[in-house]
Amino acid sequence: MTQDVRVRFAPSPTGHLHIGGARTAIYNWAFARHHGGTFILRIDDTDPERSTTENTLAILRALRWLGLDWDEGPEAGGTRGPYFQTQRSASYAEALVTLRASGHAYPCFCSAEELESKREVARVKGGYAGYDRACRSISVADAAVRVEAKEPHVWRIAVPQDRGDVVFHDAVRGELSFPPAALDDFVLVRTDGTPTYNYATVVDDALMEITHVIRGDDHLSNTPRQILVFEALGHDVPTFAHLSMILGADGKRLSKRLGAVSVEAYRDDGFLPEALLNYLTLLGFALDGDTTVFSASQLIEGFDLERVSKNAAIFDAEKLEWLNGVYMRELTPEALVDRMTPLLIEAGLLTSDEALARHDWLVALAPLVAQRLKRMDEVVPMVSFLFADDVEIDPAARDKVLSDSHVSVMLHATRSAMSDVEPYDTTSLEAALKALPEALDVKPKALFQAVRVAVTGSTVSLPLFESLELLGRDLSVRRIDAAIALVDAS
RNA sequence: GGCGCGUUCGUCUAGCGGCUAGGACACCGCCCUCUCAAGGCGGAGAUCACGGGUUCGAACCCCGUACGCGCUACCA
Repeated sequence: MTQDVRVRFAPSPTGHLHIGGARTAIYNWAFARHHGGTFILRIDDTDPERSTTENTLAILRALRWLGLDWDEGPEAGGTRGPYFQTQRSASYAEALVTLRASGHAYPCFCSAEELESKREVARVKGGYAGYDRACRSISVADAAVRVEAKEPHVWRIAVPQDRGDVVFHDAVRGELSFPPAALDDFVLVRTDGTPTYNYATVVDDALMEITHVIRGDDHLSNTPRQILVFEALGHDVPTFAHLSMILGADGKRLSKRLGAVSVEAYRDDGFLPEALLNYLTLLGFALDGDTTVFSASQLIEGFDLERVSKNAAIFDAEKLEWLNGVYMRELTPEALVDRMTPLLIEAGLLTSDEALARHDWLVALAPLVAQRLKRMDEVVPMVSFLFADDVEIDPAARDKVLSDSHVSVMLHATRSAMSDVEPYDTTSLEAALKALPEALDVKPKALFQAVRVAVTGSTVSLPLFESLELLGRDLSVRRIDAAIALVDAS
């Protein structure tokens, strides 16, 4: 099996890549890579109303961003294409000819209204068991004549009457069994000639020689139907693995109301792909009892469908943020600079020329930022005080810290220390300023907070001495002066 | 209604007949400390949904019940 594993991820381009879909893709990918197999991307675009090229492109982009690469599919080619269902009608038609010839499919002339009312009646009596197979008793010859005469019809599968329970081993859930009573002669091809999902999927999976179907468990109940189609086609039945749902914080289906649901939204919110991949994987899989943070290669190494959990998982945005912070801190300063520079430029704090010129300065800033970052979008507010000539002092901070009667004295002392210190760097600054509280007989915290508010505008900021160095002597002194003026005026 | 799946700390999970039920996030406390973080240490938090069995012994095996979810379409 290790040799020729072929799996596929088959999204519908009716929207962007969902968190749930992304996890399904990750598991398929990890499984293929673990076994040295082939990961196929197929676009199930049979719904013409809702499928768009934009969505398809967005899905490809999101998959790539996550670091998932496919061996066959759009933009990758492959020998089992095409990889868009809308381009595979010939295959579905051909398979139908085979099924017709072997007696595994028959035309049904019942109208939708007819079926609907039959269903109602049966349901009221309790125990609706599906289509009553009325058209199955029409002779092959009669049926052929009516089809030839263009009488509207669908094609249904002829489920073998003597078929026992449909039993299969799900790689995640184990032995599963479905009584044949629940399986009616469902529709394969619609009146307009298009294939239904359960039919198209199986024809494709068969032709693409998929060995393992790893998908959401909303398809679990479809599986026995699909197995019937595989059997009718005379094809080997692949192994199935059904993944449980990812739910929102309210325990219900993921919805936009409770936060982002698309992969690209998380990218835009400042999450790193490695972190999202790691987190999503964790929602239903564990390498072992205590590994939380792991790389894609560790995932590939240790991935095993038998370790995928059966129960639904609630998406926890806080844990994702924590994990993202972990990955942020693993970034080299240069890598973080590469990621934050565009944001600084976009915020108007820097031009791209300045970013280039001040590269070393940015590299020095990066580690300070990384340590307190959970999302990239927190960068700008954290560092903006470094980029203007003057800083706006938060009123609350002013009331709390700059109202002390000794503040003026403290700031004056700080100002002169700052003017004299050589060189103007973190180490010297720290030595010089740390001597002040004792000399002035004030609490260190009182003085440093006063300086912090004066220089950064806030009671919460990056480390003080580092900030002063990054800011430079001129701007630092200028802000101390402004604060002194403010304090003396009140 | 029928059929199927699921149920271990608030959340994600480990566990695959014998464990003081382990880890992670979040939470609380202490340490570090110029604030915030990060980091270190510690704490609280799960009668393993409930009820019956099987067994010397059950979170793990079996049967029910409850709750949740899925399918039951000429949606995917």
